[in-house]
Amino acid sequence: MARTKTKIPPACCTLKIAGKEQEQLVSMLKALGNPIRFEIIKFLVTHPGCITGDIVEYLPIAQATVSQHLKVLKDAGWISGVIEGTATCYQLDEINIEWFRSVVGEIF
Amino acid sequence: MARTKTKIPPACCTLKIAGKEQEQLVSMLKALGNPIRFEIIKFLVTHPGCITGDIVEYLPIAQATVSQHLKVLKDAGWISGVIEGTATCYQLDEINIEWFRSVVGEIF
DNA sequence: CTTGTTTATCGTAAAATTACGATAAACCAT
DNA sequence: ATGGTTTATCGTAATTTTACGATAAACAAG
Repeated sequence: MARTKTKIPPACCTLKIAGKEQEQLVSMLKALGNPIRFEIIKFLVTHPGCITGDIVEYLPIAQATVSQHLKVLKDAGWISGVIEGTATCYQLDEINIEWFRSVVGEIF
Repeated sequence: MARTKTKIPPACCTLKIAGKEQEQLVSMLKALGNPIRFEIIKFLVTHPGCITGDIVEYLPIAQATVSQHLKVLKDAGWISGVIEGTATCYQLDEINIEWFRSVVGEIF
């Protein structure tokens, strides 16, 4: 019974996204919306191709936790890892990042 | 003793943000990195100034939960609410959204 | 003043996230 | 082969998030 609809002004901006693309965007937002993971991305900007151990050295958290965060960032599409011998070299996934930036730029 | 530093290629992009601004950005990313809250923002784009009840009607979750999500979005700076009698009218916080968009645009 | 409407908050349960140590797998060097 | 590195994964504890019903506050209408 409650039907107190308010008058609807014109939209101030657009947000044309849905389905799989929206899921991907939300996943990237969620992954980056964590202080530690944001720091990892910051570190990777200035240290592209560095290995897990470098990030572990840099951060005040355990190696297992760093590895877990790297997995979240990888699954969300922020980074990619290349196995080099016993180490893994990480770098930003520039394709996905470009997509993220363009979507955010278009959307709001 | 472990010091396996890899050679550092030039940075592919910039990420000049720190301190309070970084906290604000991470907070906004985290808030939007949730499917329900993303839907709320989408709804507010096409229904600016609508009241809580409209959002509750639209979403498949309880009123208390919607109110909680609205609080998260408000605290993060995505929206603002104006009390109008017994109802609360919500709209996008265009200033903060513009800031978010420009920061994301500059950063990556 | 009483009744109905709207929304935020409280208390709480369930689920997800975050953190760690321990371990195993994969590789390199000797 | 053996021993030393590096990293992902497992198991698990602690914390945070998400969800709900119930309740209270604030207001409008009669």
